[in-house]
Order: sequence, then structure tokens, then C-alpha cells
Amino acid sequence: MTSADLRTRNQVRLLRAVHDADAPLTRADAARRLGIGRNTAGALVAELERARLLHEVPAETSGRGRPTTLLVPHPDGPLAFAVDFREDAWTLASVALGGAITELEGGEHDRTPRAFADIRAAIERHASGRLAVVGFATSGPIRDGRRLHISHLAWEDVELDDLIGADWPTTAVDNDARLAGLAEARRGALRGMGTAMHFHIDFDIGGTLLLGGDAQRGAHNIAGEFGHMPLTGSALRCMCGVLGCWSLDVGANALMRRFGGEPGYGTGRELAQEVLRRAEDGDPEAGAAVDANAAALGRGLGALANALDPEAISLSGLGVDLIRLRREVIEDHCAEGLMAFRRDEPPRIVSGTVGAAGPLTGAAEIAWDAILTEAWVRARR
Amino acid sequence: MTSADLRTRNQVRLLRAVHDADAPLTRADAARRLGIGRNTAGALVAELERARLLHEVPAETSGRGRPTTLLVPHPDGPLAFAVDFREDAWTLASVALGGAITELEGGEHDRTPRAFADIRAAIERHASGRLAVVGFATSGPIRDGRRLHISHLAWEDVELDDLIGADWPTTAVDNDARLAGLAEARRGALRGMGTAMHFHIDFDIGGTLLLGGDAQRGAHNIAGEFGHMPLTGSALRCMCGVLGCWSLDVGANALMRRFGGEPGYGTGRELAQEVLRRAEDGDPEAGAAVDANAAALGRGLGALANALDPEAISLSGLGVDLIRLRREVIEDHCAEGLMAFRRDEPPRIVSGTVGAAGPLTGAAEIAWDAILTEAWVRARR
DNA sequence: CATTTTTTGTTCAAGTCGTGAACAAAAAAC
DNA sequence: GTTTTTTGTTCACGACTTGAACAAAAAATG
Repeated sequence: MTSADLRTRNQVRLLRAVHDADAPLTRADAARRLGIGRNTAGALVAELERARLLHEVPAETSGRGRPTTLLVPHPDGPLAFAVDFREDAWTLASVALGGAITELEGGEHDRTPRAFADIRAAIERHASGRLAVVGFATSGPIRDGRRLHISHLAWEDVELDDLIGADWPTTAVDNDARLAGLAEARRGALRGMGTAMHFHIDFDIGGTLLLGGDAQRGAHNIAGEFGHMPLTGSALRCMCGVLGCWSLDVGANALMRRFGGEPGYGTGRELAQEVLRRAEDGDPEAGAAVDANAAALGRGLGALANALDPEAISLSGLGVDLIRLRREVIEDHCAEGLMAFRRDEPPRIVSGTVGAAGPLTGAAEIAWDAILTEAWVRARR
Repeated sequence: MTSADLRTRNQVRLLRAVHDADAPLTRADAARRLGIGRNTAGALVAELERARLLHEVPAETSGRGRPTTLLVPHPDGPLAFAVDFREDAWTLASVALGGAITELEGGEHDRTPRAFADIRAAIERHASGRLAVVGFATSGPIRDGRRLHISHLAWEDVELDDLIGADWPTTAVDNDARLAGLAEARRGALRGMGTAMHFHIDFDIGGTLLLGGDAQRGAHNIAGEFGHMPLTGSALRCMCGVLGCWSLDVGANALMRRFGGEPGYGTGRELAQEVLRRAEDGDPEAGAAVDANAAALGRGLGALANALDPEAISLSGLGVDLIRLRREVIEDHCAEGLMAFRRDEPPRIVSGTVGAAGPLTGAAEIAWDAILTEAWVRARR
């Protein structure tokens, strides 16, 4: 590492600070935050402005002192696109430095890999020279970052390379639940935490362990199937091939099974919503089902907290409803699952604040992660 | 970060390379490994020699070319001490740069916190000006790095600060199972892996998740109680206060329960060894017990692999015996617990290679981690 | 045995970088 | 109108890594 690399490194740190801040940073602020002199900050920013990575606009003054400038994305700067590919629809958005999301287009799809062609066409419709990296969120595990297993679309071992081909822009792909967790860690309820977890509860449970603001991927990029641990003593066989998965007792599938629906990825989401609504209105049968769901959720969270000791656990999807309707049930059963000596300091269980935009937001984050590197910035100068 | 810090950073990287290498590095080797020029390496080493952090000795020549030097610990360089504090005994060792361990002293103790005074006296007997940091391995969770919970010594919430006082040398403390895992990750069976797990099986199971060669600690430094997740459907209540812990079915306590011993931390280790011996000799009852133990172990490992996707899982303690006697049982039940799509690529289950020296080795690693920092090296120059 | 090849150590000029100090600039407070 | 506070700018300085060129030391070659 030469002294020139030092410069690049500081520029990346500066850009990262701008990207991560929730309010625009002033130049003097940024200098303090990075622990560098105002002169150095000036030199860094000047170069970044010339590279069209950062733009300075006058900041409205506040308090005394010479007025400073706000560091904002350059109007001709790089953009990340983010794609949220769901089971029957997709969304394409553009994301500027700092994380501001502009939805560009969305569409439904026919559940065949052809959908990727539609998405690529949409990307091309909106792409300009400013497009730098596409972040892509999809459901299902993505083994080694290349092979898709989306069971409810009956995509088994679909090669990602075949789908996106060589003519796509630079792309960073990851799993939706994991990206939702990343979004909470970077811009939501888990911000600033060293150890945290996130779970998305839909038909079943997917999640991720978040360490220092990064989602863990595992050795084959398929970490996060927490729903497929036998945490609640179920005797049923899960669609994944294992006996007794936690997911059998938590999420829409568990509600459907109880109310006669066939577990699977069809219209069950409406049924689940209806059960929640009825429970909210006082229907005892629905209430019992929601109780059981919340209890199983809490029990599993307690077990996981013993092993991984998160500071907080955020939930999305049905988890938000369960917290709203049954916080106490979740927390009580979580406490029961906690080792006695931990019960005075249980993990905080919170609703995610990024909400349904989680996968899209997380996709934007991994795209910007690919941009905010020394290699990329060095090449841009 | 000024250019002077760049120098320190490179010196730390150099020292780290020397420490991590399994064979002494030559100066030219080190330069290549760090990607720096021979001239820079020469300057770095000269300064480190002056700071008594590194010593150069002529390397026996091999192949052609001008002979080079071997980078070895300086004879007056800093030393780490490592302590392994077990339930009834302790060991004190001295560890040089590179990880070479010299056992200094050991002793038994009376299971009261007084043991710490003995250990401190031993440290003082052996300490010289070269002692830099003491790494300390103890059983039981250490909440926030300060409060000990060693249930089988009936130490509940013992304040570590009271025990080691202000007059101890700089100390890095951590849990023994976690340090055993760290030892495997740094110098054993898990070396070089991005995601791996280690479990120590004694009376029950303790373990750690290893990411990029580092053991995860959690938000309150009490991560790793994987044994207290309900992975095997037990209906018993565990000593920890939770129903159905994995540890109830794996380890010496499970064997003792089966053979009439009272679960607890007494003499059960001999009983467990006897059961293993009898199983090895073909005793059917003992064999069945060992089978059950191995099956429960494998089932839990499969579940954890779904969630955390380790490349390999290493075992220590009884786990080594279980692998030796029942590898197939473990692997079969692990596969049953794995989601179907992962079964063609299961985590490798291996015996740890550091063995009983795990906690001591891990303690040495965290001590050297505290030395091999930019702040420490800068202060030393 | 002399020469060539290979590898490593050493020296030196060149190019960068961040710093700290001093000063200028611009606003608010007095 | 003056003082105080905060920020921007300039510049000399010290420190670092690099790359090239050359020296040194061993093995290989003939």
C-alpha cells in the first residue's frame, strides 16, 4: 500500500460516511468524523468532485462560524439499481449515494426464468452511463452465489449465470430475507449494533445473523435457514426434507395447516391475513392459532439468543403483526427458552422499520458496497 | 491516518504474518506475502529489530540466490502468558511470537476464587519485563467480559475485576470452549476457513461460530451456548433452566443419566470414559448409549448447519471419541437434519487437532491479538 | 575453475500523502 | 462596530512506499 492508496482509502471512507449518514454531512462534519484535518478533507472532496462522485452545495448556516457546504451525491455521479424479485412480481429502483430510492418500474411475472429477461429490458430502458452496479434480491437460497433454489417457483438448481447472462451490468445478488436484515442493520431498527438478528416471517421463516452491520453468508452462501432447525418439537416433516422444523409452527403455513388450507405457496397469504384480522376482532379460534404462532416464534427466538447472543432481533412480514398483536406471548416464550441467567437481559424484539422495502433496500446496499471500494474509486478518478 | 501510521500498519501486518505462519518466514518471503518491495521489508524489519520485536538469523540456504534471513522472535521481545483455568486445576504457559508454547507451571485449586491469587503469584514468579499480556481461559460464560458464571463451581455473577484486581498485568479473558474453537481456527483443523464451527463436548456442549478466523462473542460476550437449544426433542429440564436442551442428550451428563449417575459436574468424566471403553469393547448397553449420544450430536449439527452454513465443524473433548467410534452415526443423523438440497455438500465433521491444549492455545492467541495492534507496536517503537 | 543464472539486499531519487501552523473569510453574538 | 466562533486555504515539512539500478552471494553450467 503506497501513499497514493492512502488517498483512495480516505476517499472511500469519506464516501462511506456520506452514504451511511442519515442526514447530509457538511464538509467540516465529515472531516471531524474521519479524524482528518480540514485541509485534507478539502483536498479529498475536490478530487471527488472532479471525479463526479460528490457534489458540494452551500449549507444553510446554523450557529456562528463561516458557512460550510453540504456533501451530496454528484448530479452526474454513479447510480445503483436495485431489483426486488418476488414470487410473482418485481420492482426496479434507482438508488443514489446516501440511499435515496427512486422506484423506476415494476411488473408481474409468470414464474418462469423468463422474468429475468423482462427485468433486464427494464434495466436497459432506464440505464444511462451513470448506472454502476445492479443489486438483486431474490427469494430462496443462492448456493455459492450462483445456483438458485426457489422451491415455490419450482426452480431447482437454476444457474444464475444462464439467467443474467454476460450482458447484464455488474450485478450483486443475494437472498431477500438476508437483504431485508441487512437493510435493518444499515438503515433500520438494528443500526449500529454489533450482534443482531433479523427474521422475515412469510410462509415460513428466513433470517440472517448481522455482525457489525454485515449479513453473514456462510461457507456456501446459504446461511440463514434458521426456520429449518427443530426448535419447537414439531413431529411433522417439512417441505425441506427435515423433521420438525421451526417453520412448521411459525408463519402463514402453520396458520393454513390449522385452518384446513394446504401448506404451500399459493393464496395462503390472504388466509393468514384473515386469521390475523379475526384474531384482532376477538375470534377465539383465530386467537388461539395466533397465540400458538407467537409462542412458537418466541420459543425459537429464545433458543437462538442462547446460541448467538444478539442485542436485538427485528422481524418483518407477519412478524410485525405478531409483535403488534402478541408481543407478550412472544416475549414470555422467548424468556422460557432463555437460559435462566440471561433472563434479566433478554434480546430486544422489535419490528423492522424498513418494512416491505427491506429486500429492495438491502439490494441497494450490496450494490453500493460494490461501488464504495478502493478499486472502484481508484478506477474512477 | 498519516503516512507514519502506514508504517506502523505494515509493521503489524509483518508481525502478524510471522505469528500466523506455521514455519519461520524468510525476509524475502514476508515481503512477497505482504506485497511490498524488498527495500521496504528491509526498512520495516530493521526498525522492528531495533524495537526488539523481531530478530533476524541467517537462514540455511536452499536453492540458488543470495542467502536470506529468517524472521524469528526477538530474544528480548515481548511474551504473552496464557492461563487455562479448569474446574479443578490450572496451567500457566509462556508463548512467544509465532505461537510456541512453553509450559511454566500448573496447580490444583480448591474451587474458590482464591485460586486466582495462586495464579497471580505464579505469574509473578515467572514474569519478567518481557511479559506483555496475559490471556486467560476459563469455563462458563463471562458476561460483558467481566461477570463470571461458572455454575459447576457455584460461582454466580463473580466480578472478574475483584478477582484479578488492578495489579494484574494486562489481561484478555475469554471462555474456554470459545478459545478452543479459536485455536482450531488459527492453528488447527479450521485454519483458513471463512465460516466454521467448533464444539467442545464435556459434560455438556459449548461451542463457537468462527468467521474469518475470529470467534464470535455476541452482544454481551455470552454467545456460544449452542448446547442450550432444543435440537433433539428432549422433554427434560436442563440445569440452565430451559426445557429440552441439546446438551441433555449429548455429552457426559447424558451418559451418566442413562447409567444411573446423577447429572452434575462431579466424577462423571470417569464414568463417561468407562462407557466409551465398554462400547469400544462391544458391550451392547454402552454401545446403545454411545449410539444415542452420537445420533443426538449429529442431529444437532445438521440443524445448526442449516442455519449457519459452516464449511467444517471441529469437535473436541468427548467429540473426538464419538467421531472415532461413531463417525457414521453422527454423519447420518447430521444428513437427516440437513435440508435436502444441502445433503450433497454436508459440512465436514472433523476432530480438532489442537486437542486438550485448545483453551491454552486460544488464550495465547487473544493475548497476542492484544499485542499485535497498531497502538501497541507504535508505543513500543 | 571460470562464467552464467538466480535470488536477495541496498541505495537513492522521485512522487504522494497528511499534518500543523498561520492566516483569511464569513457568519453570529456582544 | 467589535469580538467570538467556525470553516476554508495555503504552504513548508516530515514520512512513507516505490521502482530502478546495482551489489552481493549462492547454485548451476560448461
